[in-house]
Amino acid sequence: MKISNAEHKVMQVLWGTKNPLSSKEIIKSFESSSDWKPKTIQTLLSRLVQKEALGFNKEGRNYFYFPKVSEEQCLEEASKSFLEQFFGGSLMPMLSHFAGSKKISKEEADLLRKLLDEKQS
Amino acid sequence: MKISNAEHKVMQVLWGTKNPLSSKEIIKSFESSSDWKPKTIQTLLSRLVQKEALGFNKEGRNYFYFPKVSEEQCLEEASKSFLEQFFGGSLMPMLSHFAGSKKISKEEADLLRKLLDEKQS
DNA sequence: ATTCTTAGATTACATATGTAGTCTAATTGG
DNA sequence: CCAATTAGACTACATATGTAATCTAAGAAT
Repeated sequence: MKISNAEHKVMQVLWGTKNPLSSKEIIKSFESSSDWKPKTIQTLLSRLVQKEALGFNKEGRNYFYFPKVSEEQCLEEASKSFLEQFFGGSLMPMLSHFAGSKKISKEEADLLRKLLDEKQS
Repeated sequence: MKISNAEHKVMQVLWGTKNPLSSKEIIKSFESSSDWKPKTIQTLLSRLVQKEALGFNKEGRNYFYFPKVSEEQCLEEASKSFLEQFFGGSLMPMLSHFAGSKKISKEEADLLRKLLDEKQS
């Protein structure tokens, strides 16, 4: 199922550190970076479990969560729908659009070409 | 404001043909490509007007719609939030990710490099 | 002029999402 | 052992979104 924006931020914690993590640890990791109340984060955790994006192990009355989908899988899906919406579903037009964009500096263009060269050989 | 998925499809009609277009014409343009009922499309049109993504001219009791935001602006916003969600907000990591992806064939990599070469000079 | 048709306005309703509060049972501190 | 805390379950509620039906007034057909 589709993961929402807020849910995605929770997933990133699980993808980004060691896991499994207790909800307490997850909540703590948001203390500085957001003003979500603990209950909000718990709701997001439950929804992610429902969506089977997270699993958990019980220990007493505490749950330790771990990802059941990888960041890569998630990116896969999100980019698919982004590409479909804006670029007819194909990658190349999107890459052309952004590679040609003014936002890419010469240095970055260099880097990208290098990357493509490696692919070539 | 944010344009939803369904709404975006309507915008594409307005961006893609001449405009302004009457709702009848817009509805007709979806006949083959979707199974939306006419009322559904009219709802989407109204919402897009509320969101100021579309404007219209009245002629009698008929409205003729035209875009008030460009596809480019829209893409701009959508890619911004996509990038923020998955690539820390910057373009290069995203381009590197996809340029390095297996989904890019050698020919496509060539094309891209050419594009970047042009930029270089 | 009267009726039929229909465009747009208004209303509807289910699911998703952001954001949390309340309830209940287990755990922990004393 | 009893009281205070609290984790997770359940409930809440506003806004967004997909998907349309109904209502109302204006234009079309006769």
